[in-house]
Amino acid sequence: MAENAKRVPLSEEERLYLLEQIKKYPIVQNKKTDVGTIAAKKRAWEEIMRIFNANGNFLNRSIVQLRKYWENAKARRKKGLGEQTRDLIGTGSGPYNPLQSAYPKVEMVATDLNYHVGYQWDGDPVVMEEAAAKGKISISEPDGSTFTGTSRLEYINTAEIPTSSSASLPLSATTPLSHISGNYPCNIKSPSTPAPQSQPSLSPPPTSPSFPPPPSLSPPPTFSSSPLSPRQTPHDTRTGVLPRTVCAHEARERMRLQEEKELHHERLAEVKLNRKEAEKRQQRSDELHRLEMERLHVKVEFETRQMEAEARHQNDMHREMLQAAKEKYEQESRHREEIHHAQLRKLLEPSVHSAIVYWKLVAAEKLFEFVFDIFCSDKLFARCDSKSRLIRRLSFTGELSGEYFEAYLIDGEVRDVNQCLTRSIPQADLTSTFPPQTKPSYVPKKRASGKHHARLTDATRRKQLKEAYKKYVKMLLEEAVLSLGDQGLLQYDLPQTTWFVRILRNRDDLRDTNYNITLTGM
DNA sequence: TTTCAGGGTCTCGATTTTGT
DNA sequence: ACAAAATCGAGACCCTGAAA
Repeated sequence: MAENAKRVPLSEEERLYLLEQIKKYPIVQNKKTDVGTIAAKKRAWEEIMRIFNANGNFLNRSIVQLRKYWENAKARRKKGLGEQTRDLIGTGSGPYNPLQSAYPKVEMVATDLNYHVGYQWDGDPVVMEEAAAKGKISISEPDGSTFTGTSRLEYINTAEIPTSSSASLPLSATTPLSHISGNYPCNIKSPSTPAPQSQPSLSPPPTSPSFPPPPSLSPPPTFSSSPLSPRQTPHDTRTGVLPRTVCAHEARERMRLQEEKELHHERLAEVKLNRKEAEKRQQRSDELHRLEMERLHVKVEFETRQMEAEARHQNDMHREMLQAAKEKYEQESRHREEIHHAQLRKLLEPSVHSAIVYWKLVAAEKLFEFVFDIFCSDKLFARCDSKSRLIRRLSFTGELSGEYFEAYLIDGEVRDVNQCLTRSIPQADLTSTFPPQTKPSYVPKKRASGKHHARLTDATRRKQLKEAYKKYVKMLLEEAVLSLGDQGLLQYDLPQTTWFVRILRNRDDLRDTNYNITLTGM
């Protein structure tokens, strides 16, 4: 309870005016506590406060004050109704006097929020398969005909496809005989009259070896069965012309055979020659193949050596790159470390005022008379000490430029740095040390109605102690800030205080701007 | 005595954690 | 992934001390 809070009761006019405004916003009567309702009620109360304070005849009131008045009014109304009920139930009392309430009736009906959530049906889903099927059907031609297999086949079958094949045609009778072999008597066979291949078989067998019958289809002119030519005379036949002709024919036949024999020998010799040449060509080809294989082998060996050399070169390059990267990384690491050390030195340099973070800690150390061990990456690099009563161990959660710290409580006295580094921080005995001044516990009292408050559990008591200690610490911080004054806050780059009717308005800002307190051990 | 305001418990909804 | 349990936050309601 704030002792310095000025209690100015609401006048009757203020009460009526406030109740009128509350009546205009039935949402404040809604008992629902969901997010939307809470926000709506908050907005309604803000509007009520704005309207109330806009009246120049009234003293400005906060939302908390207005809401508290409303709660108290409701409690009084409820209490009065209870007394009225007891009067009605009780016997021996006087006439019933209805309770004259100073409060207007308000609508207790909660706003019907059964509004329809916008739902718009966007129709049946489109069946793509059907659409695709229709698309297939639409491919049919407008006249109804389709490209069915039957139509296509009909078209193919009815087409006049010319063919060049002559297989169905009968064999031509004009095929000439390529060769006819055989020994015929010199007076019978005529080389100038070729005969079909089938003709010899059709001819009758010869009656005499020396005089075979001539072919029936093409009889030689000399043995024609026809009557004698007009130039032949029976005299010639009788005087031995025929034997001479036969002999001459035999002589010519022998010459022909001789010529054929010579030709055969020539061809045989030519074949032998060709064979030798082929053998030579084969030898040359084999030689060329061997040379080609040797060339390829040399080429493969060369390329293999080249690839190995290339691989060795690449390995060397890779090794050099790795070495260079390693050296660069080490150099950059050294550079970063130097920058870090320089930054730390700069932070620790008292003359540098740009290091707001560090100086805020210095200011906090002076403000709160605590010891601040400032850690970065688990390394202690700064300590703000002023013979303190407590140690507050701060560690950056982000970069040095960050302004967020976590504070861990260490009990009692200053401990050495090594102990802090091990993070084996003993837990604070909060129950015995804090809060030393505040009223920690809640003592149940016997109520007039005979009921008792629920007995506090251990968890509830721990929660009470925790909250009490947090308040105690915040009170210390606030007292320190207030004792410093605005000039001191300005000197240490801390936010200025703003006041309104003896109330420090930005006390929360002052607490939260620089320090986020985390308590351990509870 | 009345009224304001601090502080307690309880309830409810939302969110997070935990177990299956 | 889901459900149950735990936790958190805000408000409602109530009690009580202190000041006017």
